Amino acid sequence: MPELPEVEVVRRGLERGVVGRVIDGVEVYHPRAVRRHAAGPDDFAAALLGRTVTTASRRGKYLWLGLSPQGAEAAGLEAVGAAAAGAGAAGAGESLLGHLGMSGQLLVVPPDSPDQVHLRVRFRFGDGGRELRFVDQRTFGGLAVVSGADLPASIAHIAPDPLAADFDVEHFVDALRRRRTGLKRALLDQTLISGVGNIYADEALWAARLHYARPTETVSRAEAHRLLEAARTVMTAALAAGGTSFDRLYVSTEGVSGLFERSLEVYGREGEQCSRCAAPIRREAFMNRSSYTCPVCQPRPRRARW
DNA sequence: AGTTCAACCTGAAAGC
DNA sequence: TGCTTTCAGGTTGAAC
Repeated sequence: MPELPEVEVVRRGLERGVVGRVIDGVEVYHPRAVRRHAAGPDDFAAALLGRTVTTASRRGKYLWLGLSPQGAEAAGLEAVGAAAAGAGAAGAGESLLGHLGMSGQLLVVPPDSPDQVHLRVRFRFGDGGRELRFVDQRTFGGLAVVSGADLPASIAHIAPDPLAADFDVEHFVDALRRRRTGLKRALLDQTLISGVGNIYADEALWAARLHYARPTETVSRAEAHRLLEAARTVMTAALAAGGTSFDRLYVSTEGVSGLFERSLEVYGREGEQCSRCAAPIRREAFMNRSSYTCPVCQPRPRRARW
C-alpha cells in the first residue's frame, strides 16, 4: 500500500487536479468504499453535491479535501474565499477524508476514459472536466465526509508524520522509549509516528543500523534520533522519485508509477548483497508480513522483542 | 491503559 | 493443466 511518500504524491495531484472545482455528481458503486461514512452511501453523495473543493491536506497516510460550506455553491471562487475565511475557527468546516488502504487509487481522468475494473466511487465536476475516481481492488481503503477542515476529528488519534512542520522530535524520542514493544512495531504504530509502513520501516532501520526486534526501552536517545533522521531521509528521497510502485496498485492521480523501487536497500531484496557489507539480505516473517534486514549491519539483539 | 492479534478483501504468484 | 496455498504497501476493534 501507499505509505507517506506515495500518499503525498497523490495529495499534490489532487491539489493540482480538483481544488477550486465544484462537485456536481457522485456515484458510489461499492458501499464498502464509504463504510466509514456512518449515514450511508446516499447521504455521502448528497453531502458532497454542489460543494467546492477548497484544499488538499495530508497527515501520515490519511488525506482530506476541504469543502466549501454547504449551500455556498453559487460561484466557485466565492466559495473558496468563504471557506478560507472560516478556516481559522477551530474544528469548523467539513472535509472529504480518504485512506488508500492497501490498494486504493485516486485518479483524475477524462470523463470518457474507460472505467477501471475496481472503480468504487466517481466524482463529476461542474466544469465538465476531468473526473475524480476512487479505485480500490481490495477495498481496505475508503472515503467519508467528516467534520473538521484543519484536522478532521476522526483522525485526531493519528500522530504527526516526520515530514510535518509540527513534528516534535523530543516528544517522539521520549514516547518511543516509554514503549514496551519491538522497535518496528513502534515505527508502524500510527499513534506514535505516522506515515511509516512496512517498506520505509525496513529501509529506515537498515539506514540506522538497528534491528526491528530491539526492545524500545533499550533504544538510546541517540539511536532514536538516528532512526528518525533515517526515516526522514528515505521518505524524502522516495517522494522525489514519485514513490515506490511494485505493481500497478500504487500510481499517482495521473496513473504514473513511482521509481523508488530501484533505490530500496533491503525491502524485497532477499538474497541480494547489502550495499554496505555485501552480506545477503535476509527476509523473516513478522506480524503476518515480512521484514528485511542485513544480518551483519543489523544484528539481532540478545534480548529480542516482537 | 498499553499491547497484541484476528478480521476485513481481491488477485497474482508459487507450490503441488 | 488446474487446484490450493501464500503473500501483498494497512487499520480497526476487541481481547488480553
